[in-house]
Amino acid sequence: MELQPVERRSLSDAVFDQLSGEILAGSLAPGDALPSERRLCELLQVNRGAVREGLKRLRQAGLVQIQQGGSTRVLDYRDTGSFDLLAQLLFDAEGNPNLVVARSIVEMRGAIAPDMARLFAERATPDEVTTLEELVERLAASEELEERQLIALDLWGALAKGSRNIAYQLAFNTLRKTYEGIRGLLLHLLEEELNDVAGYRALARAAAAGEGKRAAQRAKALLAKGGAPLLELFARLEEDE
Amino acid sequence: MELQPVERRSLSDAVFDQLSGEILAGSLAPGDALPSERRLCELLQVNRGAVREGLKRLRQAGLVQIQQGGSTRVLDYRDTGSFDLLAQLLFDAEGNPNLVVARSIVEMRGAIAPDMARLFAERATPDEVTTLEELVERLAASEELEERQLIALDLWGALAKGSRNIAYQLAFNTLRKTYEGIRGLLLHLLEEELNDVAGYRALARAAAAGEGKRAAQRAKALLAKGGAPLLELFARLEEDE
DNA sequence: GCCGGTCGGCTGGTATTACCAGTTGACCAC
DNA sequence: GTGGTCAACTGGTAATACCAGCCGACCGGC
Repeated sequence: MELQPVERRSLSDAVFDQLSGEILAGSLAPGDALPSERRLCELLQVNRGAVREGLKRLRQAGLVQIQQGGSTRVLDYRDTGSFDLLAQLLFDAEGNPNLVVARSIVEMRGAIAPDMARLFAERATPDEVTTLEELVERLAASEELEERQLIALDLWGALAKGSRNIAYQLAFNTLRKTYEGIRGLLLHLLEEELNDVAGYRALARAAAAGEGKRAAQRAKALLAKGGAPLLELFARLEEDE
Repeated sequence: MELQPVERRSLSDAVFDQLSGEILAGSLAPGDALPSERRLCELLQVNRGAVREGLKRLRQAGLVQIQQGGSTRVLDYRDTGSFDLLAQLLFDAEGNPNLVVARSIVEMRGAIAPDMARLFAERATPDEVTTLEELVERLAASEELEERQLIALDLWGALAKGSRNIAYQLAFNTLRKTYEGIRGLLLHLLEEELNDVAGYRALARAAAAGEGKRAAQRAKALLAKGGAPLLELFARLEEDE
């Protein structure tokens, strides 16, 4: 028996989800005016406080512009949207993953991760290096593919932390959250990458030796193992359209 | 005479700013419990609605964990913080720019921008290429350094858009917002980069020709002009500490 | 001692109502 | 065409009440 915590969502969460969904799907186009707060209360059947909490979050996400006295207008998320929208953009209304978004994420990790490894090699403390090596050993010892996937995720998180680059760390937080959403789908596509224990070991060795350039190369080679088949798949799927 | 729109901040904005400031500055450590909403009303002298709107935003930013019945606890923003916190992290309570954060941003743009240029070269529409070329010409024609800085920012934005990579676009939105905060400080440090019209032209040429690899190289070379003195400065300032 | 209850006092979540403050457009006098 | 006035919107703030969930104190029974 495997029980899970019951899900609980507040009303303002539901308001936010619904409105952001409409905006990201394009049903509410940039420039459009949202219904007034009082009107939204009626439409969504909730009190005004819940609506306002949701709207404030929409604004923070860069999806709307609120103006006292005037109306609340939809912005173009491509121009003003926050990075955290990635997770929501990844799936459309029907729950199907959006390939362009998935490809974007893969490309971004390909650009960032090598530099992260480089900085880790140059800046990480001995403790952090030890943590990295332990994670690699846990990866090597693991028998299950899914477990290796989770360990690999922790491993990249450790690299981000040791890179002393707060932008990478924060970006990693968001990418991780987004990744959780499609983890299962990517599991077998990334199999080759997750099985490349030698590659991870080489990365850790270079990092431990403080050889930034080599660590970056190792990271790049490792990501290519998983990235290449992914990008190939994306290209093939796009041709079909 | 140069008039500016009067600033107006809602109460919930003030609540958010104050609390996020305390958390990011470390006055409220991870694991600490925030005062209850009703207590915050007293402390901040505002109504509960304003407090709740602010708290919901804190949660969205990954700074706190809210639990009905229990108390609201502070999270470690390094583990759960959203990318958009960069702008707030850039300045400490006294308004001094944080060098580690600034360096992080410079490093990140160094990792991403070349790949952005590569993808732009491979994917941008003729219209987007034309826009890029126009921006380069405007850059070349501009006499003022500050104006060139703004044009360059638009130029990188155009690259992000044409890269067809939504992750880069969203990250760029946040980086741009953050950059606005220290634009003035960086103006003269980036002088060499902003004066390198030939470099921008070469980048645009490679992009127009669809030569991704070369576009990436050009972007890298261009960024090195501005990035090198910056990273050097950071290193020197860090030694002083 | 330990388990299981009950209960009171706290927490956040929701609802309702009222009023303040700013925007907009129609209208009108100049 | 300019400026003023006004009514009808909009979002912003406030106060109050109650619901729902967590937690510790307490107490009874095993």
